[in-house]
Amino acid sequence: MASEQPPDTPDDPGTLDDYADAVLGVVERIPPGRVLAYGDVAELLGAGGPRQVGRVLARYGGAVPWWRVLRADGSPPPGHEVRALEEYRAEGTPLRPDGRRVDMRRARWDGRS
DNA sequence: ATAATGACGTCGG
DNA sequence: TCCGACGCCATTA
Repeated sequence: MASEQPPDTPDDPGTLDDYADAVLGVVERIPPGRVLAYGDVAELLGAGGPRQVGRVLARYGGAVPWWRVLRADGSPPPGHEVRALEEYRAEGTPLRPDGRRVDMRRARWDGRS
């Protein structure tokens, strides 16, 4: 287009930032029954940190299986525990005996389908 | 430019 | 096992 928009497109729902796009791309690649920690996604991307990944999912996670990304200790995203646990049960994600957290040791996705 | 914030991570008590 | 403090990193006030 002839007229570029000014460099201030803070949030354009149609055009995500490269970083956000990359994060969502990885999340969509996570197979059912597997999970990744926020920090794992950041390392796979080789950029940013866990908090940045969390920010992206908080804002644009609605279009991807966000429940497959959770805390390093296996705790689902705050405020979405119930919904996430339901998905884990449905996908057969390895849960800990307590049934409240994911068994990261077994459920962590190695990066290959 | 400095301070506060957040879907985090790790360590210590 | 649960809770709090500190460190990280980019964004926002």
